[in-house]
Amino acid sequence: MENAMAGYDFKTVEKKWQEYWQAHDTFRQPNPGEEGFQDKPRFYVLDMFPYTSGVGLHVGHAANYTGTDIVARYLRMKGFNVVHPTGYDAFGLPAQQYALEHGVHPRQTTAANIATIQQQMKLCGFSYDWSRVLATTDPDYYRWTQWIFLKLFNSWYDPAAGAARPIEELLKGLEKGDYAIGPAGQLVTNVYDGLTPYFGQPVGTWKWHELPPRQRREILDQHRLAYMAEAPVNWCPQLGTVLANEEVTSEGRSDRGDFPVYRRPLKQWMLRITAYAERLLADLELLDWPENIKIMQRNWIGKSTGAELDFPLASEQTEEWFAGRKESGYPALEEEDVIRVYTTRPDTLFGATYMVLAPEHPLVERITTERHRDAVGAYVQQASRKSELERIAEAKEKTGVFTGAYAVNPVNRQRIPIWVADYVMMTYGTGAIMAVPAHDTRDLEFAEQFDLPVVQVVQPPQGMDWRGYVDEGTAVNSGKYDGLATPEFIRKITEDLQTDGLGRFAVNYKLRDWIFSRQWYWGEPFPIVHCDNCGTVALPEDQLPLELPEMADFRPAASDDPNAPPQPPLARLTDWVATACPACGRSARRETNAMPQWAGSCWYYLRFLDPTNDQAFCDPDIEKYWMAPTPTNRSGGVDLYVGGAEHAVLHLLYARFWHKLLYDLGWVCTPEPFHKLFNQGMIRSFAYRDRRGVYLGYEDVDFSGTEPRHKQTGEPLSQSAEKMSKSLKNVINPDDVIAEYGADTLRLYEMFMGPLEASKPWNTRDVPGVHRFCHRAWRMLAGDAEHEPLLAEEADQQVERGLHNLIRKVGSDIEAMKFNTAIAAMMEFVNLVYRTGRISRDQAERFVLVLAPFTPHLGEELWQRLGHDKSLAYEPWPAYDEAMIAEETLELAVQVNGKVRGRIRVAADADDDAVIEAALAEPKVAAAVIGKTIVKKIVVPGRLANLVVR
RNA sequence: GGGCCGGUGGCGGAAUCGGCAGACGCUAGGGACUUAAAAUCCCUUCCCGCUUCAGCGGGGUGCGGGUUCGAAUCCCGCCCGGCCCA
Repeated sequence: MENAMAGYDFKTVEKKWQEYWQAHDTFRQPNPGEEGFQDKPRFYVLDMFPYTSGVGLHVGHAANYTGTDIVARYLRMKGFNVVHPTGYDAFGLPAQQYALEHGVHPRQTTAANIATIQQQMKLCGFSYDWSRVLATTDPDYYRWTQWIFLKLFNSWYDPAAGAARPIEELLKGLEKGDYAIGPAGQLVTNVYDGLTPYFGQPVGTWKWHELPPRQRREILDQHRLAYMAEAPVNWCPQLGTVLANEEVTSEGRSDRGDFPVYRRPLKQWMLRITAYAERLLADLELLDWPENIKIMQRNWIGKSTGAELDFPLASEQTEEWFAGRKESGYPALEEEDVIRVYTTRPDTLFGATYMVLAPEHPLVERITTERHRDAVGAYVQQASRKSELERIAEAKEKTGVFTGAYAVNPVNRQRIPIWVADYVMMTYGTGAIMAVPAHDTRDLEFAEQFDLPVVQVVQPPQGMDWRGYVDEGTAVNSGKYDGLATPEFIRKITEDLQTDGLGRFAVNYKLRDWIFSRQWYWGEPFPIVHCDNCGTVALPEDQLPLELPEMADFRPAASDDPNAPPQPPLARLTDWVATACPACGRSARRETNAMPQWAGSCWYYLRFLDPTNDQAFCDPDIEKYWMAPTPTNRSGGVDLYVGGAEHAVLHLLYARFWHKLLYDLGWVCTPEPFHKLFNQGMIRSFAYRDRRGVYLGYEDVDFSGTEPRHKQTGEPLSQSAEKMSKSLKNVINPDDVIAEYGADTLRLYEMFMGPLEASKPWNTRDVPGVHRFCHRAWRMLAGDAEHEPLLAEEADQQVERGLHNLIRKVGSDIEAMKFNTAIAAMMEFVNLVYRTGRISRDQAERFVLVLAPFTPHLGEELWQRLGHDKSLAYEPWPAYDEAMIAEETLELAVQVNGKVRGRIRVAADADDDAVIEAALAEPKVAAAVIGKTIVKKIVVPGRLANLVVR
C-alpha cells in the first residue's frame, strides 16, 4: 500500500518545507521602520491563542488555526502585509493543578506544554511569524500586564468626560474644590454647592481640605478603577481560592476537583468594568461580529430601565414621614429605615403584596423580630452555602422565611410582610424586591408556596389569564392609574414617585465589577504594597516586572473550614512579603494575591505587534499601522479574530474593557480591539455504544459493513456525534492524523468537513477521500511510478476556462471563510484536467498557487518541481478574466407550470423572446403546452424559463 | 421558561438575491487492470412505480398550513436537536 503511493511522499515533503520556512524566516513580517518593511496595505489576522494544557492541541484548535492560516497565506499573495502571530496563555488554575498532580513546578510543566504545542503547530505548517511568539508567563510579558494594572489602579472614571482619567486629575479637582465629598464618600459636584437634593443630603457633605489624610486616601482609593472591596465570592476552601462563576458547577462545586464552594464575603481586588457598561454596550454597533455574540454580550451587560423606589418600614412609617419626603425629595442614598428596591415594572406597584430581601441584605439582621430570629438566622446560614447558580437554578422549589417585619407600600399605604428568600440576589439591583406575584413568575411560585395574596393589576389581552401574566397590558386595581397602558403607566407613576420624593427613574445593569484576585500561586503578582502609613501603594513602574518568586511548595492552604481566612501561597514567603514602602520607605507588606487567568489574555493582541519593546507595551506608531481603521475596518483593531464561542462573553468583554481604558488614556488609537470576529464551530466525533450502553473505542469497531458492529461479537452498535471526550472514547488526536496522512491532508479534511462556523462531526472514514485528492493533484503535475504527469505543451481552452472560474471561486470563498466549497471547486478542477488529459505548465503554476494556502507543503513542492527556486508564499495571487469565465451558450431549464419539462441551449446574450421561442421549439415543452393557453412567460436570465399555461 | 441557531440521501455537506434539490467527498454495489491484493480508472448509488432496453412517470429538503408563475430558501403554527441566559 505504501509502496504504490511512492509518488507523493508527504513525510519527506512536509519536513523539507517546514525546515525551509524556518531556515528562511519566510513568514517574518517586519514592522514599519524595520529593515525589509514594504509600504503595503496591512491585515491583522489573529487566532485566540491556546491555553497550555497538558494534552496539547486538539483537532478543534487545528481547524481554527488552519482557517486563519489559509486567510493569512492568501492575503500575503494578494499583496498585504500580514501580521499573523501566536502565543501561549499559560497562567491559571488548570496549569497549577496539572503541575500539582504531576508533582512538578508549573514553570516546568508550562514550558513542556508550550514546547509540545509549538511542535504541533509547526507540524501543521502554520505560517505564524515566530519572531512574535510570547507566553503570558514570561516576565517580559507580564511586566506590561502589571503595568496596565497600575494604569487601572491609577485611574478613575470621570462621568462628566465619559472616560477614564488619571487619578491625579481627580486629586487636583478635589484640591481645587471642583468636587466635594458626600456622606458615603461619593463625589458631589460643587456647581450646586452640594445643597441640591439630587446629590443627596446636604448635611454630611465635606470639602477635601476638611478631611483627615487617611480619609482622603480612602476616598481616592474608592474611585480607582482597580480597588479593594468586600464582595460575595465563590470561596472554595479545599482549593484555597476564590473561583470565578464559570469555574463553579451548577451543583455548587468546583469544576476542578469537585470540591464544595461557598458564597462568602471576602475582601478582593475588583476592576470597575461597570463604569464602562454603557460604552461596552453602545460600541458593539461598530463591530463586525456574529449577531449571536453581540446578543450574548448585551444580555451579559443586561441594561434595563425602570424605577428605584423606597418602602418605609411599617414601624417607622407615618404620614409625617411621607410629608417630609415630599419636602426633601428622594435621597441619593438609601436611608436606614427604608427598603430600596429596583423594578423594571413600577406600574405593578399596586400589586406588590410582600417584599423579599436577599439573605445577605444588611437590613435582615436589623428588622427580624425576636420570634423569627432563629429561623431567619438558620435560613441565611443555609443560603450562604449555595452558589449563585444553584440559587437561580432551583426554579421549582422556592424557599424563604418571614422576618416578622412589615413595610408600607408607598402608593396605597398597605402593610406588606417582609420575607427573606434566596431567589433574590444581593448582587442584582438593590438586593431587595417588591414582589408582585400576579405578574412575575418567580414571585407567583413563591406566593403559592407560602400562601401570600395575589392581586391583579395588569389586564392582559382578551382570552389570557391574568394570573402569571408578565407582559404589558392595561392597568387595573391601580387607583387613578386604571386604564393606562403599561409604558404610559410606567412613565407617569415614576414621575409621581419622584415628585413625592419616593422614587426616581433608574437604569440598571446586570454587569458586576470584575473580581480580579485569586488566592493561587500561578498568576501575575500584583505590583502593590500595603503600608500601615501610606495605605495601598503602587510599585513605581521602573520596578516592574515584579517577578513571581520561586516557591518549592506552592500548594494553596486547603481547609475543611469554609470560614477559615484565605491564605494565598505567596503569603508564606515572609522574606518576599516584607518590603519597603515605595512611598515612605518604612517596612510594608507585598500584596499576596495573584491575578486571574483572564488577565494575560486581555491585551496579548497588542504585544504581538511589538513583542520585544522594553520601553512600552507597544510602540504607538507600530500600533497605529496595524490597528488604525481602514476602509474595510471602521472601528479599527484586529482585522480578523477567530476563536470559539465559549469566549463570547468573558474574554471578549474583559479585553474590550482594558482596551477602552488604554484608549481613554491615549495609549491606543482605536476604541475597540477586534473589528471582525469569527466563531469556528465545535468539532464533535462519533461515539459508539453497545446494547448495554458501554462506549467502545474505534479499535473495537468494525466499519466494513453498512452499519458499525462490534469487532469481536459482531453486535450492531449505536452511533452518535458527541463532544470529544476521554470517557466517550471518541477523541481524535491531530498528531495521529498527521502521522498517517500528513499535515496537508489534516488541514484539507478539517476545512472540507463543512463550514468553519458549523458544529460538525469528525468522520475518520472521510479522511482518505481528501488524502486521495492530494495524490491526484500530485500525480497530475509530477506523476508517479506508473503515471506520467499530465503536463502538456499546449493549453486546453476548457481547462483555461475552468481555471479562471476556479481562481475567482477560491478567492471569493476564502474571503467569505467558505473553505469547504473552495476545496470542492479545486477537486472539480482536477477532475476536469483528468478528463481533458492535459494541462499546460502555465496553467499548472496558477493552479498550484491557488492550492497552496490549503496544502502549503504540497504547493511548495510542486512549485519547485515546476522550476522555481524560492517559496511561493509571496507570489502574486493569479488573476482571472470575467470574459474567460462567461460561457457563449447557456443551458436553461424550461418549466411548464413550475415543473421542469425540458432543457434548451441558447446564446448567453439571448433576449427573453429568443428564449421563449427556443423553449417552445423543444419537443417535450411543446407537448406539455399543446392545446393550452399560455397565460404568462417568465424568463430568469441564465437560469430558466417558466411557461404558465391553462 | 426566554433568546439565538439549526433540521436536506446510508454519512459529512452543496444550492450567491425566491429560479434545474442533492455540487464535492465518503460509504456501498458492479466492472476494468492484476497470478492475487493494494493502488488506479470507469459505471451505479434520494425514494417509489412503469419499461426488454433506450427511457418514462410520480413523490421528495422535520410536520401542517400560507404567500408566489415558482419555496430547502419568505410568512404562520407545531415537533425535534444544539448553544446561551434564566
